[in-house]
Amino acid sequence: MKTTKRQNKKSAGRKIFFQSPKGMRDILPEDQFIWEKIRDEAVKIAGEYGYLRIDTPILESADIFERTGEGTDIVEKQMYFIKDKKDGSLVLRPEGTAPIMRAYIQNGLNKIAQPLKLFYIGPMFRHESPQAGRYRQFYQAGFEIIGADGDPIYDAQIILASLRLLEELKIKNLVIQINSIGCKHCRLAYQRKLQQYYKNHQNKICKDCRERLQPRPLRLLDCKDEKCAPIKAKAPIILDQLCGQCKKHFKNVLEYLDELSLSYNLNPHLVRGLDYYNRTVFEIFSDMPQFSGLALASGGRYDHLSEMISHKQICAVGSAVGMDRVAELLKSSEIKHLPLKEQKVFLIHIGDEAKKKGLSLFEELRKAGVKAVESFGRESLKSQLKAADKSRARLSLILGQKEVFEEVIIIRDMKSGAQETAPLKKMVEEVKKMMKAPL
RNA sequence: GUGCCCGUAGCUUAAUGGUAAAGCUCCGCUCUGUGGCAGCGGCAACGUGGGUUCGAUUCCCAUCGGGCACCCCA
Repeated sequence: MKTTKRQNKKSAGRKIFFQSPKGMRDILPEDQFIWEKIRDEAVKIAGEYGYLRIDTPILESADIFERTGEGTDIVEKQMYFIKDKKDGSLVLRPEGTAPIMRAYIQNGLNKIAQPLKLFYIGPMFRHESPQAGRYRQFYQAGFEIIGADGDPIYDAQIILASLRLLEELKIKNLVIQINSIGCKHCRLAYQRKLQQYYKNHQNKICKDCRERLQPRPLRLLDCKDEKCAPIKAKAPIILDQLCGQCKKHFKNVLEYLDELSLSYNLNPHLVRGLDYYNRTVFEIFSDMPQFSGLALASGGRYDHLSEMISHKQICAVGSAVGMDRVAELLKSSEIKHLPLKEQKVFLIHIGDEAKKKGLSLFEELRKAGVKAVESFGRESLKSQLKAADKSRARLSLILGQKEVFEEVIIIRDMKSGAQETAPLKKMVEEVKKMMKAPL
């Protein structure tokens, strides 16, 4: 009885059989303008600052990430492995930097003018628990500067590019958080010092911190447990432990930021998820409430990543902007600013002859570079005008039996309702003229 | 991966142990050559599976999906 009912229901209704995979979503037509805007702006900024576009495959050898991200959650827990015929271990790329370094080395990009500034944009994949602003497939736009002997001026340029991109997208109240995590040597010395300090306070910190103390002491600086806060506040900070060269490097980075009049917060607790970073690390936040504590962009220097891929040491610095988060922030404000009318025409027909003629008029408009939309499937003038209104077209071109016969067309301004009749031969000319008038 | 909360038309939200109501959207009509307004009508939902029950959208379990916190991070 029960099953019969269920079966009926199922066959009667238009039931959905599938949904998008967890943490992956559709970007619908209505949101595309926001994504286009972000992409366009990223391309523009990249062009202005001299970054060259590079696209790398979405799949890479697992090895690349396993070597460069050893010990991090991103590669140890969150990679999507792909079954291919040989069962080689390919993965969906979880981040963009290592593949770019791979491409740089593989294609001998060190043989063209250095340093090389590269720009990329595309999806990344991480198998983690989704949350607002955190997806399993997410999009990054990134900038990298490779091959410049670690000059700190490039750290500043990288931060500049990411910041300007966010600014150009009108994201308010941007804050740069910056820190230096030193080089292998001073970081190690600092870690020891930190471990020593925490050991003396072991009974006052949370369980997680006690467990992390040995394997990843820098993580303790990230801890959000209230219990740890007072201990954390008095913990030694890495800036005091930097070696002479790292200190100088960081000082220079800050001086360059000052020169650019970029304000920043020194955040001694800032550490990064990927272990290939050294010296400068930074994150950019907006104080907009949607994603408190989620960075819109982040990056840093990675002078030793190349050694994990080849034998060469190549200095580099880079950053990535989280496009999904930016899109989310933009969405509410952008929608308000949508224009009431767009620069396009709506083609309206009355009767079969006009409908037929409309098809070629549409072509004529397209060839002339006039954006045209239509609703050929509707027949009544009324419903077509209604559709024109909804499409937010600025002009409607009305073609009836009479007009076809007389070889003219009615051009209607959808805002004022004013109409004029123009010879078909002059249609494009007239339309262009009317579009030029201020809205 | 762990814990907590949530899942009703395309969207936002109601009600109910006896299969569901409304607003917006969409489609149509009023209005067969003139849109935006109004009136009328229509399409359309209990995430999925199982259990308890005469009967489950409602209670229970599982699962999938979403949100939050942790973890981690763009």
